Amino acid sequence: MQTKAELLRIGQVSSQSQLPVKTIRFYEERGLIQAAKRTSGGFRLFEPSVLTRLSFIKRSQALGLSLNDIQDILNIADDGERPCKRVRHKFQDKIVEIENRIEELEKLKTQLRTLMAEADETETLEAEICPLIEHAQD
Amino acid sequence: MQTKAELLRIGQVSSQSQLPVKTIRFYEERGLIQAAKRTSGGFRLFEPSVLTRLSFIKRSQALGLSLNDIQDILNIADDGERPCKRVRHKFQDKIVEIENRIEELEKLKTQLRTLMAEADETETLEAEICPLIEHAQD
DNA sequence: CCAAACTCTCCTGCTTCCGGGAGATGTAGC
DNA sequence: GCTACATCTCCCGGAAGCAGGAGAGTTTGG
Repeated sequence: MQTKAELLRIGQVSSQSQLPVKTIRFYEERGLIQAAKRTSGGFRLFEPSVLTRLSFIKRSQALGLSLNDIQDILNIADDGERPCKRVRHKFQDKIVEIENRIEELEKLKTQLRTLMAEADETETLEAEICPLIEHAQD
Repeated sequence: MQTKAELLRIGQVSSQSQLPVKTIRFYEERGLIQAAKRTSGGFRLFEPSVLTRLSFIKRSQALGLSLNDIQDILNIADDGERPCKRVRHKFQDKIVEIENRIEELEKLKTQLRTLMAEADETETLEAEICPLIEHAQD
């Protein structure tokens, strides 16, 4: 008698996707996913395909894409187009971003190390809060 | 006639420190700096030493410390102690953090590159949103 | 004494991604 | 019908670091 047994309530989606209920509602509100319909009482009913979508979102996030990035991609996919070209671009951009960030971090690390090494051989002047920091050149 | 000419108003502090007025008020509210007193009209009056403190804060931020980190350090300094030992610890922690972050980012980069390379030789299956992402192993 | 410039407090917003309730219903099993 | 549990819609907060603006008061030079 369960002609529509394939529809899932939010709790089931939550446990099957390993995402908090709050997150699922939040994604719906942001337009990342959509509930197929509601019960007469107002409960959300999702098609099982939402699970694919959610895991797609999860994986994309793990790859460093923001929800905005992901939304762009899903919108394209929803238009029936393969978003791969777009994804490729996003990836390229992300790679550049990542490389820049790594470079910055390397600089920072070097600076911190240098400061610590230098402090060992520097006289501590009275007027300063902490020479370790104040001696940083730039 | 200016027995207390050494005190600075917020605008002067702003222009001399190159920090927005808003930021200075914000720092005061957070307890990072302190106004020496107020005029009868309520204007903040700062001692010039606040400039040293602000540049210390700036430099620390540039080194990747958060305002919380900085506050900890300043609190120690305000107790009359040299915070260098603490700073050293913070630096050590930061270095580890930075290294971890770099490692993560390197992984991510590799993953993105791998995905893009693999996608070139993979058949596109119909059921997926974008094989480029879905084929990521973890 | 007046105008211009300065400063005050308080409130909202931004960005990202939700988490934690409150208070009210809905649903399912017995 | 009752009970336990699931879900609903709001609304607030938080982490970081401020920015913008309203509306009112202060200071300074001439």
